[in-house]
Amino acid sequence: MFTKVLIADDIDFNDVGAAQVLKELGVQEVQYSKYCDDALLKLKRAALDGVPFDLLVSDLSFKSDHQINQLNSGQELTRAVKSLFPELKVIVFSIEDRSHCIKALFDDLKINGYVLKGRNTMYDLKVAVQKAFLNQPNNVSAELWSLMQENPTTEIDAYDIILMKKLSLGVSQEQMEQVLKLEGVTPNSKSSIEKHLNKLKIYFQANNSVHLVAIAKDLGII
Amino acid sequence: MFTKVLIADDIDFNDVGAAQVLKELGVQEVQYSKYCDDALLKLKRAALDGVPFDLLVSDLSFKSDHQINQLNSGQELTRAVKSLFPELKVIVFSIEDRSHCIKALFDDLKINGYVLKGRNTMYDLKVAVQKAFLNQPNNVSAELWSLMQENPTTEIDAYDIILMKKLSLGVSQEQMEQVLKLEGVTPNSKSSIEKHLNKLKIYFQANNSVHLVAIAKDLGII
DNA sequence: AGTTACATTACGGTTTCCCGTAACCGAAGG
DNA sequence: CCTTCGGTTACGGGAAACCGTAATGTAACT
Repeated sequence: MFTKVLIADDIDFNDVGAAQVLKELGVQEVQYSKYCDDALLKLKRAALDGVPFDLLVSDLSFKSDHQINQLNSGQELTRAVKSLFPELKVIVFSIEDRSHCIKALFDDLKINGYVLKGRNTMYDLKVAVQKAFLNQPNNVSAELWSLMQENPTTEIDAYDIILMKKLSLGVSQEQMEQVLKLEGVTPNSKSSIEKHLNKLKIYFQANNSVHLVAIAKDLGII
Repeated sequence: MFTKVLIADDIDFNDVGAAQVLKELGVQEVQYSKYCDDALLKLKRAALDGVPFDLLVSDLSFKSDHQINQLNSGQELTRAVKSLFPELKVIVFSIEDRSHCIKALFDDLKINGYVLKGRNTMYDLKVAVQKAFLNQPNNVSAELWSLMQENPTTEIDAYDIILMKKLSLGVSQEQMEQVLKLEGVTPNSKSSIEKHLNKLKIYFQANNSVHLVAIAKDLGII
């Protein structure tokens, strides 16, 4: 089993539960970080001292407070960690249940497991740690796996998200053309913008732009 | 100190932390519910059996799963609980940090304390339970209290919220007149609707309706 | 009754959005 | 070389939103 594990989560309550699970699994040493930067620092320090961690369990969202942090999300932390210590296993641990977000974690960041915070976290985390240790794939709970198989938002690309994001920030379709040109985003003609938004309205069954943005916000896309 | 406490939270991890805090405070008996309906049932049963709970610690958001529940949020649970057992103390326990949401809990639902899930949950919960037991007011952490003092939404009334809600559901301003008349909401002329929306746009510094709805959604007003 | 103050309606003009149609352009393939 | 196809761009007409101004209604006070 892993011998030295770091838990990164800004909600202190979770430490207690995670610690209990890891202890049951026979992990020798468990440390905690409430901030991403602090987590990275601890990992670096341990590596320098010749006593590296062999597993990171990290949340995704970290609330910002008075402390100023370079890294502000589990994604950023994982990216940094994986580039510095490619051999370090990472399990992500969050309430995020949107399949495309989780898929991106596996595909882009090469994480070694995902645990959905919910009613079976204790059990799921236990299984995930064991699977990660044994290098077993498909390291998500069954219910989540089925969710990831459906691909509801595959047809929505980065461009669409930019459009909706700008709309939600008050950019009119008139201004959109100028804004996109300024930022070098293409396509940027009024016509294309209208076409893409129209596609999105059909896709999400929105009556108009206001409705579309409201839906996108509800889905957490923007 | 309280003798019998129920914790309602769909994330099992939190139970461990909460249990530890309550134990430190000398609470005799702690029970858990992962569903709102189950929580209400436990409270009713205990009251019937003559051994009622004297504190409920509840989360706000409960994820839905295969189980079909009547109550699906901490708000609904609290409302039901307070009407059945007005004397039962309730502490809400959530990551929700929008001031008007928390304010509404105190004002409308008469909760006895609010704990923000974050980096000091263990301490905050401890203090909140003690304060609730001693009937002390202002039962929120200092940082949250300052947030609640700003009153950004006092001039926004129920009518405004209806308007924005309908907008976000895809009702056009054209249709709005008919819809409001159907529902007996007044004023309901195109002109008044425009005027009110205009006031809201100025108030929230929104460029247009899309922007307005996005802002309202961010603030949790709709 | 008359006046004032305020909110709701009514109406018209301008801008923006919406939704067609059509032209353009580059890539893939016969 | 030409055709097809997917996507971008261009333009125009009708609908909706936006933003004035003016009329009407209503409640309070003199």
